[in-house]
Formats: sequence, structure tokens, C-alpha cells
Amino acid sequence: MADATNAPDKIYGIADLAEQHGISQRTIRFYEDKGLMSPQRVGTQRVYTEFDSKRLGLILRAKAIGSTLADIKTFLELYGREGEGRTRQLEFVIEKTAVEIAKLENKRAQIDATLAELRVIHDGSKERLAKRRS
Amino acid sequence: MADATNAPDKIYGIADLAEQHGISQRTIRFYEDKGLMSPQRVGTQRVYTEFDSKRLGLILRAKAIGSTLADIKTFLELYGREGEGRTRQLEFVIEKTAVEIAKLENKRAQIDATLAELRVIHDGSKERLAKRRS
DNA sequence: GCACTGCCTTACGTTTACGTCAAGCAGCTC
DNA sequence: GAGCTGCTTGACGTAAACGTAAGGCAGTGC
Repeated sequence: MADATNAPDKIYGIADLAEQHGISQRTIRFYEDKGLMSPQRVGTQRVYTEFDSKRLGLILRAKAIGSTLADIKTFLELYGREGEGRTRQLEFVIEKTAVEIAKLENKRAQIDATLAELRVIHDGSKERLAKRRS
Repeated sequence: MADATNAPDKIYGIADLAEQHGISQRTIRFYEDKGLMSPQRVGTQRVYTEFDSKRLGLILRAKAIGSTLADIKTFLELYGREGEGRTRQLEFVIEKTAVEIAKLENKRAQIDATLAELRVIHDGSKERLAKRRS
């Protein structure tokens, strides 16, 4: 199945990665300082694989939904540990993911409630505007 | 319809409000500094009505889903302006709420995606654990 | 009248998540 | 070989969202 053009893992510099994800290089280095990423090096320069890019995507998504970088770190450690593990570790992962799932479901509910209220205002204003024009 | 026991708007002190919502008094005063609340005063003391309490609830919910206090402020100004208004104001409200709605829907989608991934990890770990025990 | 509580303001401290220089090395290019 | 570009590591600065004293006034209890 693996033919000659089998993509040998695309590789990115820090500038590429920053542009891909629409963030600054400084941010990427900062995440590395915080232990969220650990790219390979060629000499002193950082080199990123597709895996790293996906991981960064995860980080940004988690941030967007309100997680702190510290939370994201522990989350990523679970994520990495997924396949591995002694029984105790598995139980740990199961419990932690359950907690996270509950939190997110809660947050989702809050969003839905807020959305409902916003729509009341939005639609109400539209109606009022329409009547005014009729 | 209004009988003698018609609740004359329950009134709260800052301590009551803080306890009700599970936040510190300092936080409440801070929100006031930022212009998110403006309770009446009896002398120098703050006095809150049911309306204020609901407003605070809104603030906290908005915060929980990742809004900044500055965003919340403009949001609340819309909210207050809802019924009022000249045509221009109505159009303004319609537009702003539409933007907010779009943002929240996006955030909801991100949460759903993250939830899906978490469930893969969660369920996968559970299965693995079950097999190990069989 | 004195202590105790509760609320007030003022102000400096703290954490999180970066932005913004500053100075240095590495490779290319003309 | 001088300059430009791109990357590197500090180190300091900053905005947001409070925490944490510190000091003061006002009512209440005895």
C-alpha cells in the first residue's frame, strides 16, 4: 500500500506552524515553556511534525472553550497515556475523562441557555423593526 | 391581583448576594467598578434587588462560557436596551446579537468536537479495562 | 463607653497568557 | 565580508480578574 510518494511526515518550522494556526511564534514557544509541546530540534531550531501540529490544534481548541493552559496540560497527558497503561492508569484516565466530560456538558448547557436568551432578543428586535416599517 | 402580601421586591446586602452566587464580596464590588452592576445605596451601603441578582447570574454564566468582563458589559447594555429604541438602535441590537449568536454556536461546535474525542478515550479505556478483567 | 461586626474605600500584590524588545548565532547572497 | 533574514534565548512589560491587607465609619450589645 505504501507507494513511493508516501508522505514522509511533513515537517514545519515555527513560522509555518504559527501561520497555520494563526498565532504568534512567541505563543508557540510559550506553550513549550509550559510543557505543552516538545518538538524535535535540528541544532537549536525547532522542528514540528504533523503530530505536533495536531496537538497544537487541540491546545487551541481547548483554550477556545475556556480551559487554562494548566488544565490543558493534564488533559494532554491523559491523551498521550491513552493506549498505554497498567490497570490503575486506565482507571485514572476513565475517571478524569468522565469529570472533563461532565464539565463540558455543563458548559454546553450554559451556552444553550445563553443562546436561547440571545435569540429572544434578536428575534424580538427584528419583529419590532418589521412592525415599525409596515 | 396584587394582594396585601405582594412581595415588595426582596432586598439583599452584599453578603447575601455573595453567598447566593458563591462568589466573594470583593468580586461583586469589582464588577461594580467595571460598570457591570450599579446597585442602589442606603447611605454608603449597597442594596441589591432581585433584578440585580439575576443580572449577576447572567454575568457569571457569561463568564463561565468564556466571555471577558468587557464583552459582558457591552452584552448587558444590549440586553438593557432591548425594548427601547429608535430604529438605528434596533438595528444595532440585531446585528450585535447575531454576532454573539454566531460566536456561541461556534464555541458549541468546538465543545462537541472535544466531547467526542474525550468519549473515544473514555469508552476505549473502559473497554480495555473490561477485557483485562475477563 | 467600649468592643464587636459589617460594610466601606484605597491600594498594592498575584496569576495567567502572552507582547515586546534586546542581543546573539547561523546561513545565504552579492 | 558585510548585510540581510530567520531563528534562538533571556528579561522585562502588560492586561484581566480578582485576592489581600489596611484603615475608617456606623450600628448593636451589654
